[in-house]
Parts: sequence; structure tokens; C-alpha cells
Amino acid sequence: MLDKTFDPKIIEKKQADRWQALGVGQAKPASAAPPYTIMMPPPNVTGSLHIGHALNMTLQDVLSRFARMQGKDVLWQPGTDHAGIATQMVVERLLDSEGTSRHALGREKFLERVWDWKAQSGGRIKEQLDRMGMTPDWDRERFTMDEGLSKAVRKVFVQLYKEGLIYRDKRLVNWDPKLQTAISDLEVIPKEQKGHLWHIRYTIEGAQAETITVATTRPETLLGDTAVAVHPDDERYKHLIGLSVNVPIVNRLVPIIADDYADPEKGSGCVKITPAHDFNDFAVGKRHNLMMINLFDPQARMNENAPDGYQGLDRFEARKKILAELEEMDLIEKVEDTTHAVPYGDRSGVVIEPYLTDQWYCDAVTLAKPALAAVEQGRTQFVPKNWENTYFEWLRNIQPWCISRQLSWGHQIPAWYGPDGKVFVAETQDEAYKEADAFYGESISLTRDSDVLDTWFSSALWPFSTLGWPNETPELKKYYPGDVLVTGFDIIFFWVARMMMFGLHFMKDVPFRTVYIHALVRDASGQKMSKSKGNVMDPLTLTETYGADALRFTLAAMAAQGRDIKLSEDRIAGYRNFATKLWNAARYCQMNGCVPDERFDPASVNVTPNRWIVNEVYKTRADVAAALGAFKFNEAADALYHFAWGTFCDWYLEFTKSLSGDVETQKTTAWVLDQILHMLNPFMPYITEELFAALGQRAEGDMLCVKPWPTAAVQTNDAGAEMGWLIDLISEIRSVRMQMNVPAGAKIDVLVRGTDASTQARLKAHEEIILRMARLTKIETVDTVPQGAVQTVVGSAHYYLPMAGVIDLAKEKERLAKEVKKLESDLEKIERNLNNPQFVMNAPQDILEENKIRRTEAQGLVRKLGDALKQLSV
RNA sequence: GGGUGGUUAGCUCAGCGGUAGAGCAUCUCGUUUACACCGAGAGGGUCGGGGGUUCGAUCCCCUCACCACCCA
Repeated sequence: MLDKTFDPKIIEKKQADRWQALGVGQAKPASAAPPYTIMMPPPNVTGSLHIGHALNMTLQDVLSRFARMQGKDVLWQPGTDHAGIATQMVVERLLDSEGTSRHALGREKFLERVWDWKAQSGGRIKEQLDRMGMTPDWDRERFTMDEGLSKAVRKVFVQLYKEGLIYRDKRLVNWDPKLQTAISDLEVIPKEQKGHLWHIRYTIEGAQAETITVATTRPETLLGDTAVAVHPDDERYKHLIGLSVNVPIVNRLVPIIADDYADPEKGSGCVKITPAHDFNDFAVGKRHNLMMINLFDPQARMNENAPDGYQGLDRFEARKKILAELEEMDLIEKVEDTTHAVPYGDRSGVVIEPYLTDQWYCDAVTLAKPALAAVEQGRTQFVPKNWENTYFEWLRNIQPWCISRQLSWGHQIPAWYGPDGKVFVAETQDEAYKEADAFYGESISLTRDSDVLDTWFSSALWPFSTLGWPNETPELKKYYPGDVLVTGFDIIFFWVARMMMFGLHFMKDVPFRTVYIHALVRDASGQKMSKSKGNVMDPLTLTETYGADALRFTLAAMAAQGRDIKLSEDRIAGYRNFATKLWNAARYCQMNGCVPDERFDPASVNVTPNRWIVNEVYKTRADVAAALGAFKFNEAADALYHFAWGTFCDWYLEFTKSLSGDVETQKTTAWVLDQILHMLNPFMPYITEELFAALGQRAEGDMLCVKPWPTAAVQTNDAGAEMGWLIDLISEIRSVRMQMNVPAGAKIDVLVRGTDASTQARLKAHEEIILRMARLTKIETVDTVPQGAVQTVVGSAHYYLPMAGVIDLAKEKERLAKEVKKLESDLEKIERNLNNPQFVMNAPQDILEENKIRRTEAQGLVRKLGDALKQLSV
């Protein structure tokens, strides 16, 4: 017998162990079942999962479990990502607390420490996912720095290099002076902040007393100016083009050039050009062949290119000093307050510098073309579709992708340099040496590039590297391309687009057919969750408090397409209650001998409530399957919630309480509950598995998670109208009783008048149910309108509730008047339509019919209730 | 500056051409033998403003306002 109270903690561990033992998550490459592949977005090894992961994983697990029940061979591929910068930072912080550092340890020792740390941390993620009932194929868990995946990375790098799609170049990069590495422009967070716009006078060479004024927010870069630009059509400055100005402090003569980049509307219309320290200026510099003067060292301190007195100064110190000096020279015309976007490093939090360095680049422009075409042609589809625009927008404006990072942790770039700087790119050191030997004609020593690759480079290979590529494995053959990728919109650029590029290039096919983009989870007030704000919700704590099923169901129910999720604990509590309700319903079924029977045929039932509930099951099943097929998790969850609670518990179980010994009803009840458990299993795996086990005689290994999704042919029967009428009648009597303040405990009589044969039959058939559920002593047919009774109308019949002389006339009149008023207003609208020739001509037939029926019904009701009202007034 | 999404009951959100919905919260009643993490009932909305298309608009189009996010 089931426990009286439902405690998630007790069942979760037990069921998780059973799944584990059964190997429910295991893919079966050798099976004939059609594949269903989901590539799990690998969480960073850096740590614990947040609620966003819980959402992401829940949706994947729902899809996986659903697909399994549908007989698919599911591969849900798990793993973790080495997360270059993030992980390195975590370990460096650890070293710092030990009083040592990455540099002190040296690369080798440092990497050992990172691996140690990874060993501890990686396991935590699996543990957390297990707790939440996730069933990926753990036997196939991969890590982006695995042997196999690393081999794939090297192969990709070498091949792209040979194809000319990877190359070395000197360009401006986003440089993080704290971490001392290049970072992606996607890792740069522009922050609006207050600053100043300094207007600085430069004197024009050879034109005595004439000056030109430039405006800048970064005066310290003035030391690296190599031109001043004006707009070619700007009449104010046309005559100065070709002249030179003197850059103060460094006293360098630089040309005044004409370039569209100068905006006549902005500032003075003249702009100083510092090609080595600004992305726009860099482009101008390229166009005009300007000198590029790099002023900073890797820590953003002034280097040897700055004048004496500046060298070694931090960039912000340098700014102060320059301003002071300009002030002294009286070259500052004015200072304006301004708000401008300052780039910050996502990880380090310091101001990022555009910095001129040698880096490795990937020709994303070329690789983007097939990736664009694939989505344009619908070979991969985004759900919801509008995210395709985001994808297109980025790929159409894509820049060369800087793939090298000056870090220790990551895939070291497979490039070796000869003494003369000649580069040899090869998958192994041996091959590099072989090439070098051939090139130099003698044996020389090579130095390996110390940089590592951008983390996303290896993530981009995830859909095929995890399947064994470059080896031609059975897995690769069966599971590529994947069916669906489930992820957040925030990594469409970082990850989705790059998987598309590499998948198409190396596998000649898209990595997945569908990309389902889910919402971001925010806190109850709509704030993005972050550790610094202290508003994070820990999925494990929530699981602990409400149970994994409740958390999962909440996330699924709130995963409506195209909107963020504002998660509040009330909502989770509500679905915890749902789990409890299900538990209690199951307990009730168990107490009443409702045992599932394999041979039970739902089409064979005769009792009307049974015929009705069978129909409702079919409807719900179709709704749930359709919703899941369209990734409408919230609709699926909603349909289940309402069926289980609203239809099954609130009505069916109540209808059938008087049939507790009836075999057909017992079997039907058991069957319906069993169906609910099946359909709910992908969402609430624990409780459904537990109840499934408790409710029937189960053989070893006979578990719900491997049962087929119910597919019995959909039949329809006519029980719906009759049961609908019954529900209306009971609801109506209950409502009138309540409004008339009839004590809930009191049983009363109901008189009925104006019934036709079919209503008489129904009343007779369901008499027991009506008496019990509406709390009546009897239903008696009468021919005349009784005195002192409250009346209501259901269908064509009048029902009277005698109030034993204590009827509150005023209250009853008020109630009836209100109802009549509402009906009249409805009727008015309906008649307005039906009297409109345009409506009759244009409206579809079914709408027209529906309106006619509604008119007849409303008219009847108005008349009947109006009569009742008149009687009361007599 | 460009783009995307949003504005529906007190709160959180579904719905999206043809009678405005849910959960939570509120109020009333309840010792009906599964369940108070419950049951029954009730109140609560000119669907952001203004135009337009249509027989009919919360839904489609235009416009404005505000909010959020993305990209410059």
C-alpha cells in the first residue's frame, strides 16, 4: 500500500538507481530502432549547474524520454566543456590562495593542477543531473579535452590551414590586459557609462595661427595618432586636406586626410586617427596606409613607443598626465560630459583594449556561407522561427574569427616555428619535424606555438567529435545529423552558428535538423539571475524542497516559446501539490482494487462515465503528443495537469465512487491512471515510475520509462454530451446552493419540471451521482411551478430548490436579474450578427450555425429565467 | 542608430480573426471515509493608447508610448 503522504526524497534515490541499473539512457547503435539524437550543450567544468541548466536539461530529458517511449533509439550525448578562460581563472584563484601562481608553476605543472581540479569538479555535474532525473547516456560522456576530441581538433585545424581557411594575421584584437589574452568580440560587454569628450587643438603645420580641433574620449591614445581625418565633403575643412598637423607632446607631423568615417555632425567634424588602438581607426589606417603605432604593453601600460616619462605608466595614469600636460599647453578647447559605451571583459571585468597582435584566424566569412544556406533552405530549422533572423544577421556580418588565446588551458595550437619564423602546421610534432626537415634540408629544432584555441573551436565539433570522428564509427553513421539541439538564445552565435559551419564543412551535412531555442530563466521580478545580485535559484535546493518532479514540471509548464521565464517558488509549490494530488489519487485507486489489466480493452466499456473518460484520455493523449511534437512543452504540461486533476480527479473519480465494486469501472480507472502515468512520465519521471511500480504486479525490469507511448486507435463515442450535461447540472445546483447560502452539509430536494424523455432517462441513469455530488435527498418530477423555491435551468428543464420558506427573496431576485442581464447582453451581440446580412453572407457555415444555436438557447433561458423572476415579484 | 520580443484578472503568464483562459493570491462555505500540499463556490479584465482592414479584431496592418534583450 502506498504511504499516506508523498515524500519525493524517499522515491527519488530509489528510482534513479533503478534507471541506472536498467541502463535506460543507453543508446543502442546496433539496434534497428530509428535514431533520435540530442547533443547536450556541455556545461562548463567550472562548476555547479544553475536553474538555466535545469530548464535546458529538463526539456532535453522530456524529449529523450518521449522519444524512447515512441520506440526510438535515443542518444542523448552528455559531456562537459573545458571552458578555457573560466577554468583557468578558477584554478589561478586557487593557486593564489596557496601563495603561488601559474607563472611560478610553469605550464606543465599548472596544467596538472587544472586536470586535478577538473577531476573533482566534473563529477559534480553528473551528480546534479542525476538528482534531477536526467537520463543522458553517461557511458558515452565526453570532455572537450579528451584524447579523441583533441585529435579531432588537431585534424580540423590542420585541414582548415591547408585549405587556407585558417591563417595567421596581424590585426587588432580585443585584448584583455588582466588575463593578457585575446578574447572574442562576443566576450566583450559594452557598458554605457559617463565620460568626457575632450576637444583638443592641434596646430596646422605651415599655417600660422590656424588650428584644428579634434574630440576624443581617450586622450591618451593621442600619442599614437598618425592622422587627422575630415569628411571629404565637409566645406569647413576641404582646404586643409593634404596639410599636416602637429600631434602635441610627441611633436609628430601627421597628415590631414579625407575619409567618410569622419562624421561632420559629430564633435568638431575632425577626428584623430589612432590605427593601433581603435577598430574604426584601424580600418581608416588600412585605407590610407597609415603608420600603426602600438603604445601599450600586454598589461596596457605605456611601452617604449611612448615618450620618456610615459613609459611604464598605466593607461589611466597616462590619461591624467596627458590631460595635465595639454592643459598646461592650453590645447584643451573644452570638455564635454558624455555617455559612451566602454568595452569590458566578460570574465575579467576590466576595460578591454583594441590591441595589435599576431593571432590565428579562421575564415568565418567563407565557412558562414553554407551555414547560412542550410537554414535559408530549411535543412535546419529554428523553433521558434524568428531566431533565424538573429542567426542570419550575425552570419551575414561575420568577421574573421580570432581563434588563438594566450592561455595555458586548452587545445594547444598544432603549429611549430622554425628559427626563421617559418610555420609548420601538423597534427603531431613528428609530422611537423618531418616537414621542417624537408624544408630546411637539415635537422633543426622547432618551437611549438604556446597559444591555445578558443574554447568554442572544440565545441563547434561537438556534434561529430563526440561520435568518434574522424574515425568512421557506427555511431557517427547512425546519430549524425542530430534531431534537435536544445539551447538558449545567448549562444546562437558562440556555438550554434559555429557547429553549423564546421558540421557542414567536415560532415557535409547539418549537425541537427531542429534548433529549439528556449527562454532565459529570470527571478520572480524579471531580473537576470547572477551570483553578484544574489538572486540565483539553486536547482538542487529547489529539488530538495519541492522534489525533482515539481521542479521539472514547473520548468516545462513555463517554457512557452518566445518569452523569458520569471520563476517564482509559488509556482513550483503549486506543481508539488499536483504531484501530491496524483499520489493521493493513486492511493485511492489502490484502495479500491483498481489493478491494471493488460487485456483490458478501453473500447469495450459500457458504463457511460467509463466511455466518457476513455474518450477524454484519447483527446489528452493526442493533445500531449501534438504539443510535444511542436516543442510546445507548456501546452503538453497544461493538458496533462488539467486532465489529471480537473477531469480525472475532480469528476471521474467522484462519478465512480458509487461503482467502487464494479469490475469494469475498476479496470477502467486503473487503465486511465496508467495512461496518465505514461503520459506524465517524461515530465515527472520519479513519481510516475514509483506509482507504476506500486500499482501493478511488475516483473523485474518492467519499468515505465521503457514502456511504449500509448497509441491505441482513437475511437470516439457519444458519452461526451451526456457527461457534459451531468457536469453542468451538478455545477449549477452547487452554485445555486452556495449563492443561496444553503449549508454545505445540508441535503435538500430538487424538483424538476419540463423534462423531455432523454433528460428523464439521464436523470434516472445518473440519479445516484447527482444526489451524492450535489448533496440532494431526491429529485422529483413536477408539473407545476412550486412556491418558495429557487430555480435554475439546465438544458431544457427547470430545476427548483425548495428553500423551506426561508428563501431570501431579494437575494434570489438579484441573482436571477444578474443572470438575465448577462444573457441579454450576449443575446444582443448574437442577434446583431444574425441580423446583419453581411455576416450571414460572409461568415463560415459552422460559425453561422453556432450563432443560431446560441441564439435559441439564450432566448429560451432568458424566457425561463424571466418567468421565474416574474413569479418572485408576484 | 538598427533589429527582435513584450505590454491580457492583484501577481506570473497562456491564447491569437468568430461566446476572454490558467496557476497563484483574495473572499465565502466545508469533520462528503484519496487528498486541507484538499474539496465546493464566488469576485476580478473597455486584452498599453490611437487609427485602419474585415460582416466581425485581444488576435492582421499602420502609428505612438513604455519595458526588455540583441547588434552597432
